Amino acid sequence: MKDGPDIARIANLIGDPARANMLTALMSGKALTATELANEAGVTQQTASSHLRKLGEGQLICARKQGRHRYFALADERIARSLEALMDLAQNTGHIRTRTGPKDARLREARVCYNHLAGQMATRLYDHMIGRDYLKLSVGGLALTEAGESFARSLGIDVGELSGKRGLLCRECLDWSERRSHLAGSLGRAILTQIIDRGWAERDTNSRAILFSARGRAQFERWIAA
Amino acid sequence: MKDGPDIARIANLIGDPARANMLTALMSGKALTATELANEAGVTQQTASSHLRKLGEGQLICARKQGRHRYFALADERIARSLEALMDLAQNTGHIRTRTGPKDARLREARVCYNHLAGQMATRLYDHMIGRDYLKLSVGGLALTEAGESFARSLGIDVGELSGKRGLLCRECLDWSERRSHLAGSLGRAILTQIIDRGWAERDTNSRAILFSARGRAQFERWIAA
DNA sequence: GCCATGCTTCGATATGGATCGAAGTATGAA
DNA sequence: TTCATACTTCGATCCATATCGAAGCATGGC
Repeated sequence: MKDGPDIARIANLIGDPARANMLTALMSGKALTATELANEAGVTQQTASSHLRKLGEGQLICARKQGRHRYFALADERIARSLEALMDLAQNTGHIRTRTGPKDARLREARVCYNHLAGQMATRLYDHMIGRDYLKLSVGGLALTEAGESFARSLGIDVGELSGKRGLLCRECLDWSERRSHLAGSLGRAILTQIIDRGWAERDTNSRAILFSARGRAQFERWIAA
Repeated sequence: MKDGPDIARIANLIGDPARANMLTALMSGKALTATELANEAGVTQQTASSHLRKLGEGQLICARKQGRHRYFALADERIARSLEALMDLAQNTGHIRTRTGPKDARLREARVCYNHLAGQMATRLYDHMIGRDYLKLSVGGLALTEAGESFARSLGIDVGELSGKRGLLCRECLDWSERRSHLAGSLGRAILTQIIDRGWAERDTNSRAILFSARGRAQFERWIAA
């Protein structure tokens, strides 16, 4: 009586704590080596290797060999979005988080979601872009308006160039901490790149947090307000 | 190094085949008894009972006792949307479906997603509503415009009444078969109700398929074209 | 009261799979 | 060549849990 795709297979893949930790670590967007992932998951290399094989067979991650390392990354942006959606579910059906450390607060404000910005600042940016009609919902997805294009240009992003590349330009992604949408797609990625390149913020080395400097935050606000 | 919510716990819940089948069955939106769910999952009542307890503890389903039956339903519309998202993932990372029987085709065309319409006809309706500016993406969600309100009224839906109720009026939901959005929320529910009540279509007794009559399909088209 | 039905709890089983130690295969460095 | 590092494969262990039989509670019909 199974209607539709085999949901159990994929959920089971994500359902193991070690694998879930690996996937969560890969949400940072960085490609990680097998050993790094083993550490993230808190298991030995042997078991990590086994898990990675399964994740690969399940098409959730893809591997690239480089020298004597094997780098792993999420297979697809879609995977990242599904994981964020799952986090939303877990967040709100799970036990109340006992301690929300300072690290959590930072994650809530700004973090990496695969390759784009997530968290409070990301949803504010998204709302702003919707409010000013920079983004419009069109048939089958999100579209960037002319005004939005020049908004992006004001950050030094050439939208024309982006559109040429593979993958959608704009896409929604559910934000687990805000339970709202934020911007994904190649534009989302380009924005995060700019934010880092311009030195407004930097990525925390051992979490998904994006750390804005006071100055960077001000510049972000000015960009938005313009 | 676990950033964010405990994703493994929830994925593990969904990851068991028996439980996944139960959840899939509940996607029909109907509340089902423990015995019915046991049959859907292909397990005995005892094991079903155990699974149902776990799903309940995990806040994925909720139970209502009625006489000597216990009816189970998905706890939340959010659960349904997450399940559809998972189906999308499973659909496209999974092995290619070997046989896509006639039943699959029917599901692809029109089916129930918890309480609203999904499938080809649903995404067409959604695209249409976006294209005519009946729906607009606003801050933090989907909004119905004035024109959209009268569009709904033309099907006999009183939007004012709906808005009073709990839960969002309009919401997007990812369609696994179409990989596009369709309309969820109380308006989505009301539309499906009208489609059934007007006799345009009826629900298949033992699947999630929505079976349109030739006449019903024509009326649906006429409504959209109007 | 009695029995049937729907469902849960308990106990026993067994099986899948996560885990790691040890050994094996690549790749790079010296 | 020799050694070290990165990773995989193999084999054994061990634990969680899915499963069902049997018994235990409710509820409703008679």
